[in-house]
Amino acid sequence: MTGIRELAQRLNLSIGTVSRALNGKPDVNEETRKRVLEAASAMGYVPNQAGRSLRKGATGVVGFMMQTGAHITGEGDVFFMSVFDGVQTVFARHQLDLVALLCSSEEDPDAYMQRVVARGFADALIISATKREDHRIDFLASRNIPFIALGRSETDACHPWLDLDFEGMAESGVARLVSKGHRRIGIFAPLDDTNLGFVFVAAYRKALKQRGLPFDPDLIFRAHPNERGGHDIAHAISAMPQSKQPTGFILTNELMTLGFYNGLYEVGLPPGEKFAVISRDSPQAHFLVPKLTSFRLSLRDLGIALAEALLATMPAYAAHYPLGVVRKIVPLELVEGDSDMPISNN
Amino acid sequence: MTGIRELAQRLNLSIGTVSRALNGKPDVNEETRKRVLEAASAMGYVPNQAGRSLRKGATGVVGFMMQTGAHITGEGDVFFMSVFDGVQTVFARHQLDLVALLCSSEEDPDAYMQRVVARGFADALIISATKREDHRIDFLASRNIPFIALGRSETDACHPWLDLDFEGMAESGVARLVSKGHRRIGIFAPLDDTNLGFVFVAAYRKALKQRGLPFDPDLIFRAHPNERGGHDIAHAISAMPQSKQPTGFILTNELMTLGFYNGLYEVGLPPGEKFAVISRDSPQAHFLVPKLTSFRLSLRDLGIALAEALLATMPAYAAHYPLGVVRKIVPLELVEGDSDMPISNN
DNA sequence: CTGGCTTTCGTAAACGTTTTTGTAGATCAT
DNA sequence: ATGATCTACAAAAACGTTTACGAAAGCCAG
Repeated sequence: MTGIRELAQRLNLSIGTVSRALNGKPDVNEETRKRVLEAASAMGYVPNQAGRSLRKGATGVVGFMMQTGAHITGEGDVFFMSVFDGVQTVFARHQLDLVALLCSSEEDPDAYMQRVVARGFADALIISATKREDHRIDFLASRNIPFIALGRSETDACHPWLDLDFEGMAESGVARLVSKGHRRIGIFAPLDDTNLGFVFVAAYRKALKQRGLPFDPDLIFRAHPNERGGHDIAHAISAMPQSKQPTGFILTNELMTLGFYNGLYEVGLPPGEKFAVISRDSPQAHFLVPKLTSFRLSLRDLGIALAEALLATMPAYAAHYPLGVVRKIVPLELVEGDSDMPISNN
Repeated sequence: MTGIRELAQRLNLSIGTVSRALNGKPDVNEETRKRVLEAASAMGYVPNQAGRSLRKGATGVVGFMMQTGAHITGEGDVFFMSVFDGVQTVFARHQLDLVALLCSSEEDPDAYMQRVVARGFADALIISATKREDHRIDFLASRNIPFIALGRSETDACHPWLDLDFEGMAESGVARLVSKGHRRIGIFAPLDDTNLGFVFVAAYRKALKQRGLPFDPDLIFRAHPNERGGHDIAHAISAMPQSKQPTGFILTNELMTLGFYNGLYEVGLPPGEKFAVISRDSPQAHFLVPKLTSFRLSLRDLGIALAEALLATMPAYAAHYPLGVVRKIVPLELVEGDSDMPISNN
């Protein structure tokens, strides 16, 4: 292992000067800085993370906590991987690294989060799938740990967050299906108290009311946000008496959409033919037949916005991102497909 | 932030003694050890990671490198999350943590790996989706970094690995389909030079030959190992002239299976009715209708074996796991389902 | 009572950086 | 020419922990 000491010795410089040269500090001759940089890359020197973060009191890594095991939340899928890619492009500008902190199913997530921040694994955190009342937010806010949430929460601690426009999706989804003659429209809601469920259902009810349509609680289908959940909803629909069944459905989760399509085929309600579907677009859903009528969103851009909003709250980087505490709803664009035929075709 | 210094001061002990008490060293009175432990948890003390790993020269974390962005590899899905859960249960016994190192699509994966090990992010690495010739293996082996591969490789550097029994899956899959009268059997192969592709295809050819069946290269369908890949294969099959089409198919990837089912429904070849499918079981595939004839495998157990084999090569832990350099093929059990009907039903 | 052994703890060095402070020498203005 | 300012570097302290070493007790055998 080659440390800064060997490097300095080889250059006949003090380690202090070498360090300053490497870190772009002003008081070092440009000539010697070049020498240092060259020698460093020649010797394959990379500063030791432990020494660096011990001295600086910061690690230069941002953590995203995800749970291993059951995979109920749908985290770890293509959605987050795409968002992360956007986050990384921003982080790369500041030599920040993103890592996923893997919480075992055998450890309590809250305890894990405490342990992670206490040990100083990461300088900041990204959390997602926010609950209506989210302990993580209280904890992080009270400890003054920089973080950003992907998803709103009721327990709003004046922290930064970004969230998808679930109101917009409910409103324009209902509007579109109603304009095509549908009057019984089903939606998905999560089983737990994830906040998006409340937001989505509330907006759905409001959209119905505005159009004078009745609200039927049986048209809210609760399931896990994954393939299986979508699949099960399709079967649940076909098990209802014909007159009670919805004729169209709005959902927002990409994995779920795949299972839903699958299930609709199985129960003899092929999407776009006998049943109308609107969901969110994604690389996964993009190849579906018939083409999905969908809400489009650049996950990469979402990741970029997420990263910039996070950095805006970190003292060391805030100067570059004078955004204040960002709390923003990200709009989605409705893209026409073939999965939401008019009711008359039914 | 409460450090070991505050803790020692409050207990009227030296920091050395406190440290030894915390780390379970022998030369400390059991009475005082109890006092220390109590005070530590009362004050919420958690040792600082940077200081600890600087001194010990080890971080106590094991990294799994995954790529963000395109998500071509299918990493980050339920497969790995379940495996990781098994890994974690073993790691927990030794205060080891598993993190996912997220390599941006904008950074070269090999360079990223070098950077990660040089900076000392992790003491050991888990790699997967091994290529036939894998630079990562050469690099890690030459640098003497402990690691384990999930997947074999041609460039075998006498390193530990675990792999699924692709030969067994090909052999018993072919055997079963042939016994049901199928003579044109298709299989999946990855687009890149992932090693499992070579292994799987070779075993498939051998299984055909043993039964006197001809090998038709058109029955090998190349695609990415995800939903879209499976979906596209189904469409590719239906686009073939009827006489050239396979009547049964063997695949091993869970996401792919979902897309394949979906695609078969779309092209009018419903699985288990007009087309025979055999694949790997998984929580995702488990709800499929008709029930998938599948190879069963406990991913958690796989993770446990993976972790133990890795620790066996790490000097600090090898004593607990006297396994030598583990290189093992993990068998899978064939579970009967309804997706592989006899050919006569076709 | 003495020497050695055990138990228990304190002392201090070490890990690899970054950063503060100090200081030669050079430059500049007067 | 003299003091002041600036440039470029060296020296050393600091980050929080672990661990090698040493030493003060207590115990025991002789």
